[in-house]
Amino acid sequence: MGGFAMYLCRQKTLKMRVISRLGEYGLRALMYMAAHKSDTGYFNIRVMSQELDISFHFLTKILQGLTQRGLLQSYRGPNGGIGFLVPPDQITLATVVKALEGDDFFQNCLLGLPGCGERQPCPMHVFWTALRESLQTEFETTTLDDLGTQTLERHLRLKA
Amino acid sequence: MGGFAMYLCRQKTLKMRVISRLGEYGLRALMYMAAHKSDTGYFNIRVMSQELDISFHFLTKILQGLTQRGLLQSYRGPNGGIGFLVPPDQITLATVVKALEGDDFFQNCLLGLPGCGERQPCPMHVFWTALRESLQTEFETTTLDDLGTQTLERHLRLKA
DNA sequence: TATATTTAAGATAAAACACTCTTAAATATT
DNA sequence: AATATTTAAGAGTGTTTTATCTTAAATATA
Ligand code: FES
Ligand code: FES
Repeated sequence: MGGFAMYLCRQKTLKMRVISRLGEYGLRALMYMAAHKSDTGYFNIRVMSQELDISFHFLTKILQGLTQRGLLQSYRGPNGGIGFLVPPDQITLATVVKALEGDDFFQNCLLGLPGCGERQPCPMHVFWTALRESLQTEFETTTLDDLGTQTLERHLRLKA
Repeated sequence: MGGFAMYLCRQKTLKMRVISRLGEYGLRALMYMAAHKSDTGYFNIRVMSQELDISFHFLTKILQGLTQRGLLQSYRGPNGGIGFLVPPDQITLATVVKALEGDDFFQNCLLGLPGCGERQPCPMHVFWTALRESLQTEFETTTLDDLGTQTLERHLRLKA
């Protein structure tokens, strides 16, 4: 495991979990798939689970979910696997995250109060919604394909 | 329960949980205390738990933690309660959140990968750290006392 | 057809998180 | 001193999240 896949190994504990494991694993797997082109168009889930150090069955379930939502397609049997149904340059991070975490992902109050934006806003509302919209915009304008190249550009810019 | 306390009732489900229940309840309780001055300097936890619709024992435990960390002081017995040890205009949101969620609260990778900022950054790193720093800066420069007035100002600005 | 491979689906288990309960300690009031 | 009130502390319970296990279905190969 090297190069782009280096981004994709596991940790034990974490704080400020903006994205759940579902979202993390799903995103990492899709990033992996977008970065590693496949001859057949299909990726073996077990291999991926080993490369990414994610539980095979758990990853299977997550990808299964993305298949059911029409982002991926699967093929059973030898040399089967999972592949993009929608091409990765047309899948935004927002689409992935909403598919895995729920459509209301970008609508929550920082303090966990109900009806953010509908009822009277909490004291953090103005600040939080601005930040949240930045996050949402970035997620909506970044595709899976973008990630590798964007990162490369940023690295260059950082080192310059 | 009205006015400022209106911000402070409970919901059932939530997504994108930036702050855990611990942090949410702790922040809401401290916001309540900062907004409602007390004659004795102490607030009854049971009353607070009812006003905020938070489990009494759970809230007790959370405030207990903040007492142990030197932010609050408690007084047992009749007319006892919990009060600020550090005045609320000197307690930043960052202090509260770090006390409740851990000191590494503002240091986590968006994708949950280990060693954000130490190892080679993940594809979201540059974008995420910028956003995360905004959040951190806001939390570090906003005190509990600020919240009420800031909110008021913002409401006025919004309606103007 | 028989066998191996691979994902699908559902049940089960473990871990983390969010409470809840009980008892103890401190304080005030009587 | 006795009693009521209030927080402290720790054990216990329930729920959600995360992970695992088992069996089924689909496909390829021999
Ligand atoms: S109501 Fe809290 S962030 Fe919108
Ligand atoms: S390494 Fe992922 S956000 Fe820093």
